[in-house]
Order: sequence, then structure tokens, then C-alpha cells
Amino acid sequence: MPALPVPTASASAPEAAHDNAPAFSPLYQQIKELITRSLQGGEWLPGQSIPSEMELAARFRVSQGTVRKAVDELATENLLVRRQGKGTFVATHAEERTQYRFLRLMSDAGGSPGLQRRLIGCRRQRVAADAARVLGLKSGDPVVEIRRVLLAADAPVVLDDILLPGALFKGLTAERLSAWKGPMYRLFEAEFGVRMIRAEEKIRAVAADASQAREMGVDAGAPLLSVERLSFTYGDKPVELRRGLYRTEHHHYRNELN
Amino acid sequence: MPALPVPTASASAPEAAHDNAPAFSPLYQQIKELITRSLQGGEWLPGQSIPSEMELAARFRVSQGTVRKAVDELATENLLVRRQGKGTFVATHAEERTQYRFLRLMSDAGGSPGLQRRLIGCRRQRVAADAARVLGLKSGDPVVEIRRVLLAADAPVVLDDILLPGALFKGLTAERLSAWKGPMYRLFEAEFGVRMIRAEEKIRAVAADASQAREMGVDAGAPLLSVERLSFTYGDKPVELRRGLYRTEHHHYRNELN
DNA sequence: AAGTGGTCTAGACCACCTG
DNA sequence: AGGTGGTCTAGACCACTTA
Repeated sequence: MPALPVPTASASAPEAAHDNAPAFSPLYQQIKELITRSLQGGEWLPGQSIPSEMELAARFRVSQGTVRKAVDELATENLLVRRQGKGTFVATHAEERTQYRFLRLMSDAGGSPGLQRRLIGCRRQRVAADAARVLGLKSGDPVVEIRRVLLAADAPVVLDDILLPGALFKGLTAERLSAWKGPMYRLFEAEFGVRMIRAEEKIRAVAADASQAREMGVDAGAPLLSVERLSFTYGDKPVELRRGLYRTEHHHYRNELN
Repeated sequence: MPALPVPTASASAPEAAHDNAPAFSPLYQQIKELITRSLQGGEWLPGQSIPSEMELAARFRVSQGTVRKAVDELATENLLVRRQGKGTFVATHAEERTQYRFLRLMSDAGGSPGLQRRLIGCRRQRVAADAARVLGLKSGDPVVEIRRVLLAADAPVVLDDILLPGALFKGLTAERLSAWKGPMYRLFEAEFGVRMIRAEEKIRAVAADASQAREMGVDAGAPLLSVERLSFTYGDKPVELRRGLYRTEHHHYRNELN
């Protein structure tokens, strides 16, 4: 006898459903939505454990199996992490096996390419029209632009240009960035409460222009891999626009198709 | 009271497990394995329906819920497709929404880029050492090499070079390929019984050499996206090595990160 | 020993499809 | 009406972790 709006069409005023509403969802999807809202609202912070399945079942007045199905899906979406015998935890960009959950760059030799970071710049400015559109900002809104290079064995491999909404990242400065050890996305979630959930990438081959060539240590016109990433937080809200240029003589972008 | 080796460690000779065997798997994983073997053995062909959950439960002497969990996982791995009210079906590379399940190329305008095919060649030869290694062949084994161009609005966009083990693709000729309408992977599964399950891709930016430039209609040295794909069939057996070169002025490779 | 997630069962009812 | 997959429940037991 759940306290939530019941999932069956017959018991839920079907006669009021002749607008284009998506009809009622199953109970476990409603639970999923409620848990997601608690995550978004900060009730449980990254790295912390959430209540046990039995507690959640009592709280939502459903059976443990229903909670289980909701948590299962949130775990496959990488919002939660289950650990047998210990509990269920809010996923974090810390640890994440040596950092870099989103960076698909691999060394040709195999394995991930231990990278060093060199910050080029971090400044606030007004967003251009095209970037404003994809980030859901108004043209001219403040943004933070970060530029940096990633190096493998002192040779440049990645040139990143990162754009973040200024309203969400007040107080993000070059000093904060330089002082931070660990994944950049960990800094974002720990210090600014912005958690990157998923991202879309558009990949191209481009020719290096003069300034890119200089920073990457290649000739102008050399082929570079362009990776344009739009990252989303809870509720599919876009919060980062990033363009990476990769040297791929000794590295490659690895992908799996299912 | 399942007829299978029971899943619990206590009931399954734990004293024999001090070698490095992975211990016993849960029942639903054993069911998964049995279903996979039936798929591999051709008991149910692509597009056909498999027995209902109740029938499978009776056949394997387990509950419907256990079969359900096994089928669920096989469905998320794209080996099976569930259709409510109708049954569960063996996945196929036919239909697959306008073909192209593995081709991640998108038009910059948005949407998939209706492509025409032009076969350049299809011939049998001996495999080179490096290709033999990744395909699990002996150096000098026969392979089929297919070369083709994909065009959007009569302009070349993709140059494909495809290598297949000759032993699995007897009778594959340029004529067969030209006559075939529909996805190439559909031809493979329907005529040769080879179903592509998953693939790994290594992506790079490269400069076009003289002959590639000619076939792609670009200048020599122009940047092209190189997509090296290794495709696997049942049992993670590699069965295709493919190298695609993409023009990315008006198209891009789309990827999603979770 | 107690608490957590993981597996398995049995049974009920719902939603969808077909004859 | 009867079959299929989809959801939900209640209860049992197992495996892993911590104290």
C-alpha cells in the first residue's frame, strides 16, 4: 500500500489523462526519481553511503525488491555504487581508479598514460553566442575559461579549453586550480557542488593552426584529434563545454561498441 | 531444486577450490551461459523468438525470476530483444533502425547521414603478421579484404578497409557484396552465420597519403579520422579487423560517456 | 553476531499483443 | 480469451564486511 501515486493506470484517474502526459510510471521509476532528487539536493554527499535498502523501503512504503530495482538502475547509470556487505554509496570522481573516468585517451603501448598537468590560464569573461546556446546561457553571461596542457613524459599530448558557467563556479581561480591535487571533476563536486553525470562528445580530425601547433609542439597543419565535450549534471543540465586537441602519434582514443 | 550445479559455495565442493578457479557462479549466470550457447549453436536464429520465460524456467528447472534476470542481462548486452506481449527475440543486424548500429558517424547538421556505398574491391589473400595476431590467425592464413567508399551526396566521406578470416567467409565475393541490399553485418549473419556482438575502436587523427587523398577527394596531408575496429562474435572471438578513414569537415564521430 | 547487499523462489496482478 | 513480458510483493537464505 504505497504512499506514492500508485503506478497502475486503472487506479490513477485515467480519465484525466487525455492530455499528452506520459502516463504514470512504474513504482520503481518513481523511487528512482525520488532518490535522484535527494542526490541533487545534497541529502547524501559524494562518497557517503545512502540508507540501506530496508530503510529506503520503509521510507517509501514499498518492498525491498522495488527499491532494489531502482538502486540497480542508478548504479548502472553510475550515480550510485554498491558494495556488498558495506552499503550503497554516492558515486564520486575521487579515486575512480587513478582518476580520469571520462578521458578515453590510451597509450598505444596499452594502459592509461600517466599524465602531468600544466595550467596555461584561467580567466573570467563573457560567453560567445554559440557557446551560450549549448550551455543554456544568455549571450554575454559570465563564464570561466580554463586552458591547460596534459603531458606524457614532458611531451604535450592534450590541449584543453574548458568553459564553465560563471554563476556556478564563483571563486574558481588559477590559484585554486593549481593548488588542487587530483581530478578536476573531483574539485568541481567537492568545492562547487557540481557533479558531472554524463557527457556527449563530437570527434573530428583537424589541422593544427599556428598557435595550437606551438603549444602542442607540432608543425602547423599537422593532424590533431578534436574532441568536443558537453557535460551534464543532474536533470540533464549542461554545465561544461570542453574542447580537447589530442596528439595521436603515440596515443589513441579508445571506444567500445555494444 | 535445480538440475544445474548448484550455485552456493557450501554445497559445491569448496574443498576442491583451492586452485585459481573463479569459484561457482550464481544460477542466473549459468542460465545466461546456457542461453548464449544455444544462440551460438544456432538453436534460435537471428530475428526468431526464443521460448517464453516460463518454458525456459521449466527447461532449466529454475524459477521464472531467475530466467528473467539472465534474459535481462542478455538484452542489455544486445544479444536478445524483449517485446512486451510478443516474446523475446534473437537480436539481428537487419532493421536496426535504418541499419548502422556500429557506425557512429553523424552529420554536423544532426541526424544520421544517409550514405551510399561504392565497392572498390573484394579479394582473397594471405594475412600479414600484425593482422594475423589480432585476429587470432596464423601468419599467411587466407583472409578476405574488402575495400569500399561511403558517400554522402556523391562526396566521399568514409574509406573502409575490411579484413575477414577466409575460413569463416567462404564464397564471399565482390558479386555477392554488390548484389546485397542492406547492412553488411546482416549479410554476414544471414549468409555466413557470423554475428557481430561487440567491437573495440582505436581512433586517431592522421594525414592522408597520396592514394588515400585521391580516393577521398582531399589534398595529400589533409587530416582524416582513422577508426580502427576489431569486432567480436560469441565467446569474444575476434572476426573482423576494419580500418575506416573519415572526412570530418561536415561529419563527426559521436560518442556518449557515462 | 549483526548488518549490508546478492540470489532465489512463489505467487499475484498488470499491460500489451494476437487470434 | 489466452499468452507474453513487466511490475510488485514477501520471505528465505547466502556472501561479504565490520565489530
